[in-house]
Amino acid sequence: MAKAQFDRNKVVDQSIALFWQHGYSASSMQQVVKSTGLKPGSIYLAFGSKEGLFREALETYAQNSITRIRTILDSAASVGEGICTLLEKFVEDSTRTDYCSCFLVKTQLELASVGGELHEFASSRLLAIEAEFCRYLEREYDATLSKQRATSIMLHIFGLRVYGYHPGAAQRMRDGLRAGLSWLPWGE
Amino acid sequence: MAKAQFDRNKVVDQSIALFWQHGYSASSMQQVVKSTGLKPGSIYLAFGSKEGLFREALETYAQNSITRIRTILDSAASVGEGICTLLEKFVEDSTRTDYCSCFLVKTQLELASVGGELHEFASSRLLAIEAEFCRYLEREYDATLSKQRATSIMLHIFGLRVYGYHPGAAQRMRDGLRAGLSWLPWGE
DNA sequence: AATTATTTTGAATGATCGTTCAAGAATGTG
DNA sequence: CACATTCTTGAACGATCATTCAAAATAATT
Repeated sequence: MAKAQFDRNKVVDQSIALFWQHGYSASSMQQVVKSTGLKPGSIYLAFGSKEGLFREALETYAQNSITRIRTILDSAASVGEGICTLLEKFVEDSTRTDYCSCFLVKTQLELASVGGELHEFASSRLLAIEAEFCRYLEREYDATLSKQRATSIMLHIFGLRVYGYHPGAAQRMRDGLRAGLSWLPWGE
Repeated sequence: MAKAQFDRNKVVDQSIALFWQHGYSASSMQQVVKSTGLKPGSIYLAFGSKEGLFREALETYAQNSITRIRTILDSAASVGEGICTLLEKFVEDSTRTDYCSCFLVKTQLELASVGGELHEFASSRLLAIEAEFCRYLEREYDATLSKQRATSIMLHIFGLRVYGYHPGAAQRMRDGLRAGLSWLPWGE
């Protein structure tokens, strides 16, 4: 009974890069074949279909995202400072030359019209992220205010994910964040 | 010299609907043929290519968007009230069953990786919308504050365009807007 | 009515799409 | 080492993709 000879994690990571950059429709299985070096048969045996591979890529990305958020918020001196750090990281993301927004956000927009699992999954993970913020905020604020501010943060994050494509957007985004999230401890 | 027998505006409007909903890659020229009733040859004579038709659809959509914004802001009692009305309309957009975000935002995200005219056009129109807000705000605030608040508004609009896909998002978005744009005159 | 300029038609093109499958290679088990 | 099981290979499939074009139809001009 032969075991798979390729590294599944590597294949998923390469698929994340491909799908994240080009989206679902504009990524072809032949590009996957080329970028992973696997033959079609191996991919289909391991992941079932293009949708199956995309789902696994998206799930992995979502898990990484939540981990990233928790790591930053857990190591911050306060929830507010952690959120500032996180938002600044999102701003920095957009200054990379290969910036391509957020895989979950892009999937949410691209696949809304067809509905289905992938769109619902993206939606559910984004809501989970908001719930995560809310959970952290409740350490310092009451339930109502935490919920409201968590939503406000999500609106800003989504905003950054779109606004980040403008050239020279970083400084404007920082100003916009300070204007809209003035309750955060933005250091001087 | 025969004149075109179809209504160009109608064809463009139908193309806006198609491309807006499914995006560039997931829309096929065969769908355009079916939804417009035109034959391939006529479409290619009139618009040159899929990209040409998409560009004209996107340009028309962008023009309509700016007109919509100006109409609402011009007929408001104050700039602030006009912006509130506009944001509420964006919230209401998201409650439609066939909601599909903003055509410019979707194009910006989908076509960023390929670059090119279409992505740059989407980008330029979104920046033009921000400049428009800035122009209106300068009636009531100084240049610096106007710029900052225009960016903050854009971040919130982009946020709405993504957040709107969540079921039951309308009320949460309203709360989030009041939290992030507290300087606006949100009636009681 | 004849001529000219333009548009419409719709089948056809080659390319690429996601996917399959029979055959061969590789590995674990007895 | 033989057997059973699983994985890999890569050519091939039918479907669909954006696009083309020669021929027919239409409308403006003479």
